[in-house]
Amino acid sequence: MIIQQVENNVYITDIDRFDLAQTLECGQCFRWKSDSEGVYTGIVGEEIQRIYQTETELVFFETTADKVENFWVRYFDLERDYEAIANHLSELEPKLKIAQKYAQGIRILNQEPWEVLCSFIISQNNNIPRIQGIISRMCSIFGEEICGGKGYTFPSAGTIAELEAHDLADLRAGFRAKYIIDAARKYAGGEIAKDELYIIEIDKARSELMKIFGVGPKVADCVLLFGFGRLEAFPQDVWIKRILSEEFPNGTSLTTDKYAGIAQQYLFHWARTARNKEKI
DNA sequence: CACCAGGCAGTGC
DNA sequence: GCACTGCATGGT
Repeated sequence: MIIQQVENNVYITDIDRFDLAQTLECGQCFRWKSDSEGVYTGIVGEEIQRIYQTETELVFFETTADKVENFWVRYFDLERDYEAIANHLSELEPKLKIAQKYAQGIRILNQEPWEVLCSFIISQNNNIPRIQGIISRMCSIFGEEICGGKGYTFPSAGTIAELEAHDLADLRAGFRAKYIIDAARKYAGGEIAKDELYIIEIDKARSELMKIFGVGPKVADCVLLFGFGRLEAFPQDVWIKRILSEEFPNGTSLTTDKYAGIAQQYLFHWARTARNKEKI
Protein backbone atom coordinates (compact mmCIF):
# COMPACT_ATOMS: atom_id res chain seq x y z
CA MET A 1 0.00 0.00 0.00
CA ILE A 2 1.42 3.35 -1.09
CA ILE A 3 -0.04 6.65 0.12
CA GLN A 4 0.82 9.88 -1.62
CA GLN A 5 -0.53 13.39 -1.71
CA VAL A 6 -0.92 15.38 -4.92
CA GLU A 7 -2.09 18.93 -4.26
CA ASN A 8 -5.20 18.59 -2.07
CA ASN A 9 -6.00 14.97 -2.89
CA VAL A 10 -4.55 11.77 -1.47
CA TYR A 11 -3.99 8.65 -3.58
CA ILE A 12 -3.55 5.10 -2.33
CA THR A 13 -2.17 2.51 -4.73
CA ASP A 14 -1.20 -1.15 -4.35
CA ILE A 15 -4.16 -2.20 -2.22
CA ASP A 16 -4.97 -5.87 -2.36
CA ARG A 17 -8.61 -6.95 -2.28
CA PHE A 18 -10.42 -3.71 -1.73
CA ASP A 19 -13.62 -2.70 -3.50
CA LEU A 20 -15.04 0.61 -2.36
CA ALA A 21 -18.54 -0.01 -3.73
CA GLN A 22 -18.80 -3.50 -2.23
CA THR A 23 -17.49 -2.29 1.12
CA LEU A 24 -19.90 0.63 1.34
CA GLU A 25 -22.93 -1.13 -0.12
CA CYS A 26 -22.82 -4.54 1.56
CA GLY A 27 -25.11 -3.39 4.36
CA GLN A 28 -22.66 -2.66 7.17
CA CYS A 29 -23.09 1.13 6.98
CA PHE A 30 -25.97 3.42 6.02
CA ARG A 31 -24.65 6.93 5.45
CA TRP A 32 -22.43 6.68 2.35
CA LYS A 33 -23.95 7.71 -0.98
CA SER A 34 -22.57 7.53 -4.50
CA ASP A 35 -23.26 9.98 -7.29
CA SER A 36 -23.64 9.10 -10.97
CA GLU A 37 -19.85 9.28 -11.43
CA GLY A 38 -19.21 6.70 -8.71
CA VAL A 39 -17.89 9.20 -6.18
CA TYR A 40 -18.90 8.24 -2.63
CA THR A 41 -19.65 10.92 -0.06
CA GLY A 42 -19.88 10.07 3.58
CA ILE A 43 -19.84 11.68 6.98
CA VAL A 44 -17.74 10.07 9.66
CA GLY A 45 -17.46 11.95 12.93
CA GLU A 46 -17.30 15.59 11.91
CA GLU A 47 -15.67 15.01 8.53
CA ILE A 48 -17.38 15.02 5.18
CA GLN A 49 -15.26 12.91 2.85
CA ARG A 50 -15.48 12.25 -0.88
CA ILE A 51 -13.80 9.10 -2.20
CA TYR A 52 -13.41 7.53 -5.61
CA GLN A 53 -11.83 4.27 -6.77
CA THR A 54 -10.29 3.61 -10.19
CA GLU A 55 -8.74 0.36 -11.42
CA THR A 56 -5.42 1.17 -9.82
CA GLU A 57 -6.03 3.70 -7.10
CA LEU A 58 -8.23 4.95 -4.30
CA VAL A 59 -8.62 8.73 -4.29
CA PHE A 60 -9.51 10.79 -1.20
CA PHE A 61 -10.57 14.29 -2.26
CA GLU A 62 -9.45 17.37 -0.39
CA THR A 63 -7.69 15.90 2.60
CA THR A 64 -4.16 15.23 3.80
CA ALA A 65 -1.88 12.20 3.75
CA ASP A 66 -1.72 12.51 7.51
CA LYS A 67 -5.49 12.13 7.84
CA VAL A 68 -5.56 9.17 5.48
CA GLU A 69 -2.73 7.39 7.28
CA ASN A 70 -4.03 8.06 10.76
CA PHE A 71 -7.73 7.70 10.24
CA TRP A 72 -9.04 6.33 6.94
CA VAL A 73 -6.63 3.41 6.70
CA ARG A 74 -8.05 2.07 9.95
CA TYR A 75 -11.64 2.99 9.07
CA PHE A 76 -11.41 0.90 5.89
CA ASP A 77 -9.28 -1.79 7.60
CA LEU A 78 -6.72 -1.50 4.79
CA GLU A 79 -3.76 -2.93 6.67
CA ARG A 80 -5.29 -6.34 7.35
CA ASP A 81 -4.31 -9.28 5.14
CA TYR A 82 -7.71 -10.30 3.77
CA GLU A 83 -6.18 -12.74 1.29
CA ALA A 84 -4.74 -14.80 4.12
CA ILE A 85 -8.05 -14.69 5.99
CA ALA A 86 -10.02 -15.69 2.89
CA ASN A 87 -7.67 -18.62 2.32
CA HIS A 88 -8.02 -19.68 5.93
CA LEU A 89 -11.83 -19.51 5.77
CA SER A 90 -12.19 -21.44 2.53
CA GLU A 91 -9.79 -24.08 3.79
CA LEU A 92 -12.04 -24.43 6.82
CA GLU A 93 -15.13 -24.55 4.62
CA PRO A 94 -14.55 -25.18 0.90
CA LYS A 95 -18.17 -24.28 0.10
CA LEU A 96 -17.40 -20.69 1.08
CA LYS A 97 -15.21 -20.25 -1.99
CA ILE A 98 -17.86 -18.99 -4.40
CA ALA A 99 -19.31 -16.44 -2.00
CA GLN A 100 -15.84 -15.42 -0.93
CA LYS A 101 -14.62 -14.94 -4.48
CA TYR A 102 -17.73 -12.96 -5.38
CA ALA A 103 -17.48 -10.68 -2.32
CA GLN A 104 -13.71 -10.52 -1.97
CA GLY A 105 -13.48 -6.72 -2.14
CA ILE A 106 -15.39 -6.28 1.11
CA ARG A 107 -13.59 -4.96 4.18
CA ILE A 108 -15.11 -4.72 7.63
CA LEU A 109 -15.30 -1.03 8.51
CA ASN A 110 -14.27 0.33 11.89
CA GLN A 111 -17.26 2.54 12.58
CA GLU A 112 -18.22 4.61 15.60
CA PRO A 113 -19.87 2.13 18.02
CA TRP A 114 -22.80 4.29 19.13
CA GLU A 115 -23.77 5.00 15.53
CA VAL A 116 -23.62 1.28 14.76
CA LEU A 117 -25.68 0.41 17.82
CA CYS A 118 -28.36 2.93 16.93
CA SER A 119 -28.34 2.00 13.22
CA PHE A 120 -28.80 -1.70 13.84
CA ILE A 121 -31.55 -1.14 16.40
CA ILE A 122 -33.30 0.75 13.60
CA SER A 123 -32.55 -2.09 11.17
CA GLN A 124 -34.72 -4.68 12.91
CA ASN A 125 -37.71 -5.89 10.91
CA ASN A 126 -36.94 -3.13 8.41
CA ASN A 127 -35.55 -2.68 4.90
CA ILE A 128 -32.36 -0.89 3.89
CA PRO A 129 -33.84 2.17 2.10
CA ARG A 130 -36.09 2.84 5.06
CA ILE A 131 -33.24 2.33 7.54
CA GLN A 132 -31.23 4.92 5.61
CA GLY A 133 -34.18 7.33 5.67
CA ILE A 134 -34.67 7.06 9.43
CA ILE A 135 -30.95 7.54 10.10
CA SER A 136 -30.80 10.49 7.72
CA ARG A 137 -33.71 12.20 9.48
CA MET A 138 -32.13 11.44 12.85
CA CYS A 139 -28.96 13.28 11.79
CA SER A 140 -30.69 16.28 10.24
CA ILE A 141 -33.04 16.72 13.21
CA PHE A 142 -30.72 15.94 16.14
CA GLY A 143 -27.18 16.06 14.70
CA GLU A 144 -24.96 19.12 14.38
CA GLU A 145 -24.64 21.06 11.17
CA ILE A 146 -21.17 20.83 9.64
CA CYS A 147 -19.39 22.49 6.70
CA GLY A 148 -21.93 25.30 6.58
CA GLY A 149 -24.96 23.04 6.32
CA LYS A 150 -23.59 20.55 3.77
CA GLY A 151 -24.19 17.76 6.26
CA TYR A 152 -24.97 16.74 9.78
CA THR A 153 -23.14 14.66 12.36
CA PHE A 154 -24.71 11.57 13.86
CA PRO A 155 -26.30 12.77 17.12
CA SER A 156 -24.42 11.73 20.25
CA ALA A 157 -25.85 9.24 22.72
CA GLY A 158 -25.86 12.06 25.27
CA THR A 159 -28.08 14.19 23.05
CA ILE A 160 -30.59 11.40 22.45
CA ALA A 161 -30.52 10.37 26.12
CA GLU A 162 -32.14 13.70 27.04
CA LEU A 163 -35.20 12.97 24.88
CA GLU A 164 -38.36 10.90 25.30
CA ALA A 165 -39.62 8.41 22.73
CA HIS A 166 -42.34 10.78 21.48
CA ASP A 167 -39.65 13.36 20.64
CA LEU A 168 -38.48 10.95 17.93
CA ALA A 169 -41.89 10.90 16.19
CA ASP A 170 -40.59 12.73 13.10
CA LEU A 171 -38.06 9.93 12.50
CA ARG A 172 -41.00 7.58 11.82
CA ALA A 173 -39.00 4.79 13.43
CA GLY A 174 -42.14 3.18 14.79
CA PHE A 175 -41.77 0.77 17.70
CA ARG A 176 -37.97 1.23 17.59
CA ALA A 177 -38.12 4.75 19.06
CA LYS A 178 -38.33 3.45 22.64
CA TYR A 179 -35.38 1.15 21.96
CA ILE A 180 -33.26 4.06 20.70
CA ILE A 181 -34.00 6.05 23.87
CA ASP A 182 -33.11 3.15 26.14
CA ALA A 183 -29.90 2.51 24.21
CA ALA A 184 -28.88 6.17 24.41
CA ARG A 185 -29.51 6.37 28.15
CA LYS A 186 -27.64 3.16 28.96
CA TYR A 187 -24.81 3.93 26.56
CA ALA A 188 -24.31 7.54 27.62
CA GLY A 189 -25.04 6.80 31.28
CA GLY A 190 -22.20 4.32 31.64
CA GLU A 191 -24.44 1.30 32.19
CA ILE A 192 -22.77 -0.40 29.25
CA ALA A 193 -19.08 -1.13 29.82
CA LYS A 194 -18.09 0.15 26.36
CA ASP A 195 -14.33 0.04 26.85
CA GLU A 196 -14.56 -3.61 27.84
CA LEU A 197 -16.43 -4.60 24.71
CA TYR A 198 -13.22 -4.52 22.66
CA ILE A 199 -11.57 -7.19 24.73
CA ILE A 200 -13.84 -9.28 26.97
CA GLU A 201 -15.04 -12.72 25.95
CA ILE A 202 -17.48 -12.47 23.06
CA ASP A 203 -20.41 -14.05 24.95
CA LYS A 204 -19.94 -11.57 27.79
CA ALA A 205 -19.74 -8.68 25.34
CA ARG A 206 -22.96 -9.82 23.66
CA SER A 207 -24.79 -10.07 27.02
CA GLU A 208 -23.54 -6.61 27.97
CA LEU A 209 -25.15 -5.08 24.87
CA MET A 210 -28.29 -7.15 25.40
CA LYS A 211 -28.93 -5.23 28.62
CA ILE A 212 -30.44 -2.68 26.26
CA PHE A 213 -34.18 -3.00 25.66
CA GLY A 214 -34.55 -3.90 21.98
CA VAL A 215 -31.07 -5.36 21.52
CA GLY A 216 -30.99 -9.12 20.95
CA PRO A 217 -28.22 -11.41 19.74
CA LYS A 218 -28.33 -10.29 16.11
CA VAL A 219 -28.07 -6.55 16.77
CA ALA A 220 -25.45 -7.16 19.47
CA ASP A 221 -23.28 -9.13 17.05
CA CYS A 222 -23.56 -6.41 14.38
CA VAL A 223 -22.43 -3.82 16.90
CA LEU A 224 -19.50 -5.97 18.01
CA LEU A 225 -18.46 -6.72 14.43
CA PHE A 226 -18.87 -3.30 12.82
CA GLY A 227 -18.27 -1.05 15.82
CA PHE A 228 -15.91 -2.88 18.16
CA GLY A 229 -13.73 -4.74 15.67
CA ARG A 230 -14.81 -8.14 16.99
CA LEU A 231 -14.26 -10.22 13.85
CA GLU A 232 -15.38 -13.41 15.61
CA ALA A 233 -18.96 -12.07 15.92
CA PHE A 234 -21.32 -13.79 13.48
CA PRO A 235 -24.64 -11.93 13.16
CA GLN A 236 -27.45 -14.29 12.18
CA ASP A 237 -30.20 -12.52 10.30
CA VAL A 238 -32.87 -14.09 8.10
CA TRP A 239 -30.50 -14.28 5.09
CA ILE A 240 -27.75 -16.02 7.01
CA LYS A 241 -30.18 -18.40 8.72
CA ARG A 242 -31.56 -19.35 5.31
CA ILE A 243 -28.06 -20.01 3.93
CA LEU A 244 -26.99 -22.00 6.98
CA SER A 245 -30.00 -24.28 6.77
CA GLU A 246 -29.92 -24.70 2.97
CA GLU A 247 -26.21 -24.87 2.24
CA PHE A 248 -24.85 -26.19 5.55
CA PRO A 249 -27.62 -28.40 6.96
CA ASN A 250 -25.06 -30.31 9.03
CA GLY A 251 -23.55 -27.15 10.46
CA THR A 252 -20.29 -25.37 9.68
CA SER A 253 -17.34 -24.29 11.79
CA LEU A 254 -17.39 -20.91 10.04
CA THR A 255 -19.82 -19.61 12.67
CA THR A 256 -17.32 -19.98 15.50
CA ASP A 257 -14.10 -19.09 13.72
CA LYS A 258 -11.84 -16.24 14.77
CA TYR A 259 -12.83 -14.51 11.51
CA ALA A 260 -16.47 -15.65 11.45
CA GLY A 261 -17.69 -12.09 10.89
CA ILE A 262 -15.79 -11.80 7.62
CA ALA A 263 -17.25 -15.10 6.40
CA GLN A 264 -20.65 -13.79 7.43
CA GLN A 265 -20.25 -10.68 5.28
CA TYR A 266 -19.15 -12.76 2.27
CA LEU A 267 -22.20 -15.01 2.65
CA PHE A 268 -24.59 -12.13 3.32
CA HIS A 269 -23.48 -10.05 0.35
CA TRP A 270 -23.45 -13.04 -1.98
CA ALA A 271 -26.86 -14.24 -0.83
CA ARG A 272 -28.47 -10.86 -1.37
CA THR A 273 -26.95 -10.02 -4.73
CA ALA A 274 -25.79 -13.14 -6.57
CA ARG A 275 -27.15 -16.35 -5.12
CA ASN A 276 -29.35 -18.39 -7.47
CA LYS A 277 -27.52 -16.85 -10.41
CA GLU A 278 -24.46 -18.79 -9.35
CA LYS A 279 -25.20 -21.82 -7.20
CA ILE A 280 -22.66 -23.33 -4.79
C1' DC B 1 -55.99 -6.29 0.10
C1' DA B 2 -52.06 -9.21 1.85
C1' DC B 3 -47.21 -9.76 2.59
C1' DC B 4 -42.50 -8.37 3.47
C1' DA B 5 -38.33 -5.91 5.56
C1' DG B 6 -30.25 -7.28 8.35
C1' DG B 7 -35.51 -8.82 15.17
C1' DC B 8 -37.13 -8.41 19.45
C1' DA B 9 -40.08 -8.77 23.68
C1' DG B 10 -43.95 -10.90 25.56
C1' DT B 11 -46.67 -14.91 26.30
C1' DG B 12 -47.95 -19.72 26.86
C1' DC B 13 -46.48 -24.24 27.37
C1' DG C 1 -35.94 -24.22 26.90
C1' DC C 2 -39.00 -23.55 22.37
C1' DA C 3 -42.92 -21.96 19.31
C1' DC C 4 -45.77 -18.56 18.50
C1' DT C 5 -47.48 -13.47 17.98
C1' DG C 6 -47.69 -8.33 17.72
C1' DC C 7 -45.17 -4.53 16.46
C1' DA C 8 -44.77 1.02 13.28
C1' DT C 9 -43.97 2.24 8.87
C1' DG C 10 -43.63 2.13 3.96
C1' DG C 11 -43.14 -0.42 -0.24
C1' DT C 12 -44.84 -3.99 -3.58
